[in-house]
Amino acid sequence: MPSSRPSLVQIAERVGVSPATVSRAFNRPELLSDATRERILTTARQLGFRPSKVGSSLRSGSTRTLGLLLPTMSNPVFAACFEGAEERALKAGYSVMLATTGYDSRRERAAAHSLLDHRVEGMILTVADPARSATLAELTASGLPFVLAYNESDRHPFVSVDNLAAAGDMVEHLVASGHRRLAMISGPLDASDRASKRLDGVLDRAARLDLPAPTHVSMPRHTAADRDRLRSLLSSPRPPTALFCSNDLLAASVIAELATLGLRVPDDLSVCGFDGMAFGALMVPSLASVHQPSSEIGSQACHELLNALAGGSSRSVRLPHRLSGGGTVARLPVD
Amino acid sequence: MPSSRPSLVQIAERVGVSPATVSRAFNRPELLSDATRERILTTARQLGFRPSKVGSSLRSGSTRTLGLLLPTMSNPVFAACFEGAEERALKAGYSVMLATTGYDSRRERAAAHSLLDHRVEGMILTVADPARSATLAELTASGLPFVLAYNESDRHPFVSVDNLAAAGDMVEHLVASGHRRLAMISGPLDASDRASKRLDGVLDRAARLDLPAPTHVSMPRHTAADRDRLRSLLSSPRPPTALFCSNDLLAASVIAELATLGLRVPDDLSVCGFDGMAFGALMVPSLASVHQPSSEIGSQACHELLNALAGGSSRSVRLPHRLSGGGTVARLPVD
DNA sequence: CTGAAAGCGCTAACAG
DNA sequence: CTGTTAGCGCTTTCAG
Repeated sequence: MPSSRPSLVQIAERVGVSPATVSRAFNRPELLSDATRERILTTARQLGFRPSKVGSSLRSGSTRTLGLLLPTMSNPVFAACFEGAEERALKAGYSVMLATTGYDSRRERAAAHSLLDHRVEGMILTVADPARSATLAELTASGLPFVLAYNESDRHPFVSVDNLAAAGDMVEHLVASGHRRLAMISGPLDASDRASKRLDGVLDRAARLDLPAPTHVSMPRHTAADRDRLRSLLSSPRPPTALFCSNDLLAASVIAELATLGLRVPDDLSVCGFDGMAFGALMVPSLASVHQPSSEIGSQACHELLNALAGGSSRSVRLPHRLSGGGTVARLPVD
Repeated sequence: MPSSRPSLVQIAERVGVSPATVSRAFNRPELLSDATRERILTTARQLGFRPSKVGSSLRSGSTRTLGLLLPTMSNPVFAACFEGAEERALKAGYSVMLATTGYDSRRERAAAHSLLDHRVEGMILTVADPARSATLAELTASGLPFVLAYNESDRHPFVSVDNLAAAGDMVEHLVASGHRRLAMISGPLDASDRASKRLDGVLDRAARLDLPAPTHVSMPRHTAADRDRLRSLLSSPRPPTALFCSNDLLAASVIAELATLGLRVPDDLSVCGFDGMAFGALMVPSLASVHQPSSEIGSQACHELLNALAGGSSRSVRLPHRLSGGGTVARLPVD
């Protein structure tokens, strides 16, 4: 148990070579003779030495670390995004530093500062609304390369699905299943440009299909249904037959609340979500949802960021969505 | 958009003070006169300067960063653990660096090395089995303080629940609900000492309660049920009436597979899990489970680690578990 | 193939 | 209250 971690210089002395040579043994091993290299590596192993990234980062001016700034790991969508990004980053020899915001703009700013202080070389992040994000403004001012994940923007590079079209496609599916009276349920719209886009998609497509205008109900929280608002929605004169929730966790919560109201899904009411989280497929019945490839959103965002770091540029990408699951949407008789 | 981030020295020159003074403006602001401090902070803000942690870490010999090494963020249990640890760390002025292992020991070792290279000052980690973990051996040899999360060990500090007792309590609950023929379903046992402990807990308590010895079925994967093994279990002469799954994701998967076999939970068969993931409460019916306080496991592990870093020591802690949910377990008539 | 020298950005002593 | 000095661990020229 070496009480104080040895430094490269100590290895050099021990082996009887210069510090530069020890450095090369780790970074450009092909430059050394087999003998020296082995001698160094052996001693290093014996003493438990591994070169410090703190030293090398400072000297080389490059930390080879990327920052990931996401709302929460409690939403499997962002967890998958993290894993996708992490994998892609590791493949390129980068480390990843994750920070969560809890959907809170103060924490978001503080976390971004922390990542900046650690001198991450680029950032992947999801913000409430790119058009109004102080963090994004600062980031832009700082000149640090970044790529948005899930957000769509015409001013910044992003990787997402086409939320407008995707929501529209789900409407199409609901209509094909015989539904005409729809409601959109979301969290606070100002906390998520995705939810807004999805709502727009629902309204647009409903209009185009000559449906009665879908009601929109906004829940106080992002991923939890409010029982009273739900009940009042359903006690309206001509209540909806299908509830389109702006994300899967919210959909699950809606279904659970409906159960406490004595309403069964899909027998009494159809429900669908948006995200396509893996877990939805395990629900019984399986959750109808618009699947977005979260892991790929993470890896692709990372890929675009790496492009920028390599001197190229980051394109914005809309990855394909698809409908998934479906047990929670009833096929209604045409009447 | 400052093309190259300014350094502390440049701020010093700009303001007309020494580098040390600029450093103090950020780290010991109370040592400076209001005037100088304000002058420095203003200029720094104008130029978008924030002190580099790379520089300060190197000079001070302290990164104030903790490493988190967890199997996967796709399991909400570990996601919650991360969030608990992150929150606690931030409160103490530490950053967190997360790496996932995917339950793979090669990745585990590589990730641990990466964290070590970044000179994290301590680590919180979950391994397959503390008694056989190469990573843990290396970590011990390195002298880096660490705390296990979820694992139990008599050689290393850990934070977990009492898996043995917790599994036993669930058996008790099943018996109270009228079940006597139980089966335990887990992933590969060698990939999780928790699953083993929980199995032991089930067997022990079943024996003490004079139940027929529960069958144990091991699934090829940790969080996914294998349909054939499930079917063969249920086609045995006197099939179990309740399936105790070693984690919640597996339980959800089992329920979904049972549905495809035409079996309804809890009407035809009872199922329960272990973890108490938030999502289980949203399932309909709600998933019966042994709740372990994952977020607290994370924060408490972090707390213990911080104690060690402060020169103290880390105690091992078993946090209280409790039964949660319950719709998936039927109350059987006594016959 | 290897070494010498310089310095990345910052802070801890020590002066004053 | 502020400045001077030195150096953390490493890599990168430039020489040889």
